[in-house]
Amino acid sequence: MDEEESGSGARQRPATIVDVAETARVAIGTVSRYLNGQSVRPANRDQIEAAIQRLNYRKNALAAAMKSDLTNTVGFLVPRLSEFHASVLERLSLALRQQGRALLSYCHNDDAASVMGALEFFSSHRVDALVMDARPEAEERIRATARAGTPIVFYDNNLAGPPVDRVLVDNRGASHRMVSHLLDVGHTRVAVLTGNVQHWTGRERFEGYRQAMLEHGLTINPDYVLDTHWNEDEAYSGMGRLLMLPTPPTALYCCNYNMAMGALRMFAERGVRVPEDISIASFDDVPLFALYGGGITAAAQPTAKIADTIAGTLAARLSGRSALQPPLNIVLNCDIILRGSVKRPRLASEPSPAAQPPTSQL
Amino acid sequence: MDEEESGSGARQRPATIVDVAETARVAIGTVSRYLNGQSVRPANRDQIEAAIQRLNYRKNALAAAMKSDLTNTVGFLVPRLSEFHASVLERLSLALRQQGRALLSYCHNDDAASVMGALEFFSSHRVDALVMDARPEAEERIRATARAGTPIVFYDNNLAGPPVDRVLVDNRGASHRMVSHLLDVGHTRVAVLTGNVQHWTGRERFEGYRQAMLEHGLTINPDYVLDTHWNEDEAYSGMGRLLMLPTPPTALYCCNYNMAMGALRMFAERGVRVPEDISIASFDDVPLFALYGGGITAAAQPTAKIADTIAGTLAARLSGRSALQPPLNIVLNCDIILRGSVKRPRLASEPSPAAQPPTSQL
DNA sequence: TTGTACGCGTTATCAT
DNA sequence: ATGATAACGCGTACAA
Repeated sequence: MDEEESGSGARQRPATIVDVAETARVAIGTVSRYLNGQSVRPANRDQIEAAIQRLNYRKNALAAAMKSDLTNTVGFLVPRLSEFHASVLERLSLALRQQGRALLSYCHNDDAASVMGALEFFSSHRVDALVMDARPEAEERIRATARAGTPIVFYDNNLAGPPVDRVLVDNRGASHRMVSHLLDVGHTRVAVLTGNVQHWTGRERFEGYRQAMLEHGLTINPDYVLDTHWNEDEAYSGMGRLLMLPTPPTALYCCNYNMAMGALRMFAERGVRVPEDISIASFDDVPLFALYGGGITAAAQPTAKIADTIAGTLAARLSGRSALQPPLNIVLNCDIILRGSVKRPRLASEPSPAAQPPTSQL
Repeated sequence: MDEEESGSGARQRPATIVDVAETARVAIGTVSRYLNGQSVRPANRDQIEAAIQRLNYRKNALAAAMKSDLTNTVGFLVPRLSEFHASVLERLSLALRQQGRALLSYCHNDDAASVMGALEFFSSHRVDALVMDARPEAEERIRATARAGTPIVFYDNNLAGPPVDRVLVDNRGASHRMVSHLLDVGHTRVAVLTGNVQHWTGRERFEGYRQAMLEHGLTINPDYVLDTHWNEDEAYSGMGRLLMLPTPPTALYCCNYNMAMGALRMFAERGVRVPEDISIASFDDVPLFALYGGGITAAAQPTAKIADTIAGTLAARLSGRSALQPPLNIVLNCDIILRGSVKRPRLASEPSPAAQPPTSQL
């Protein structure tokens, strides 16, 4: 008789807790208590369960959030869903789900207006906490948000000052180890494709390069330092210029995956062989690097660990356990994965190895 | 004097529309009208703007949603954030944002319980619409949701029956074209790594293979058909078995990117050269394929177009314009991108080209 | 343990 | 155009 009708396209009102209470012939309060896991008389419990089933009832998370001042929702803001960020997002989303929380994600595309828009959006939706790459243009807003008591976690990129938690990787150290490896093998002409120096991450990775060079008694050749802004196309053309240099580099260090892609594209175009003609190493590890040629030496960010650490931090802050603790500054290590793309440079006196076919094309 | 105090860690209550009304010395209704873009006396407008600024007020999206029965939120459910899904998500999120809507995303990892959990979550959060890969185990729930008037869009995977919109790609056609290409070049021993036949997508891609084979007068050799479940590791070991066959295939068609990766890994391990020893083509296009060796021939799904089409469909449904229209069934084409991984098979009489070094290692 | 009634921050409906 | 007020669905004191 009272079957839900028609599906005529009109939006139907979902059942409410009142409907459940009426159907089960109990009071609203009783249903609420049942829903929140408190004790209820067994007979009533059965009635309520039956009613929920019958009415296809789902608690209205919005109304609940409004009452409890808790949305169980976390904002996630990144420039884009690169493999790195997507991987962190997927894992973080899983970890938070186990805490009963969900993620609201947003990409800002390195656009300042989008960053501010995202922050507006998040506060409008009353997220309980915020996970984001640090953005200088939003510093004031971030401070205000933190002051208002919303836990914030910076990840990937950093920004000194705001009293927020940080889950970062040792960009400088990993860079340093990577470039040191190139130098230890015998390279002296090591070029670097850097990210935007506006980014802490970009500065740190470059600094690792710089320190390694200096420690090996080398000077920084400005011709070998290209700020190609994390960008594949800029890296591609930048690499083209590097190859035209009278004394081209014998090794290349790319501060991220995209720029490595650009460089590899240029290598392919010019017939430059890795590692015979040039050695290459890159930040970030992606499937491509395991398979390309003899593999590309890379610094792998521990995405799972990053996500889990962020989730743990949020759990602590939101549970109130660590509400008043000073900001955390967690720095995770990257693994340097040695593959076949780095080789001792050949001396000017040595013949080109072009005549010897590689044992495998891969 | 009434400065917001301390930031002691305690959660602060955000300002409400009531606070704004009081500060601006106008009625709540006036503020609401202003916020929703209706006309307000200029003097009042200025007062309200000042108050909003002063109190750092943001509209509570939850309360608004509760009243208007519109959350301006769309659920997005996929198995995982692979490059394909991440790319669609990023673009879709952008397009929806321009409609004033946001995306709530969820990964189900091919786990039936997670799928149901996601659907619960979405209805609890009262999403206005749903975008998902079709999942058979959720059919009843999907029908119920659709019946209740929530627009649903299936994408990537399909499932016949439920009256929902569909934005899919021509999996069968793309497969057919791809395999036909392999056959046209002269291959007859073409192996296929298929996805799970539980998935429509898997069945369609296999069907394209089957049709192409039959049309070329070939029979399907069961030894050459491996269901490696979209999975890299299974593809890796499956490829190992294929290579051990007395008469191994001369060409391989992979129904997705992950399986191609697995196969390439096995090739690298066994020193199998592409395309000298075996030709390979794959569904999905990823950066790797452009760079690997002479490039890998691939079927590229139009992710941007998929996302934009979904966004358009949602806009129409949610605006009520097409509320009563019959379900849409949009099928987009894939581009077949020819690269260097496919080559005429050498005849038994021809010598192995092992002695001729490739012109470039790439 | 259960029932009642109020309030969360909006929007929308009324008079004015 | 504005002001007052009734909902929306839920949680929760408080009384029973």
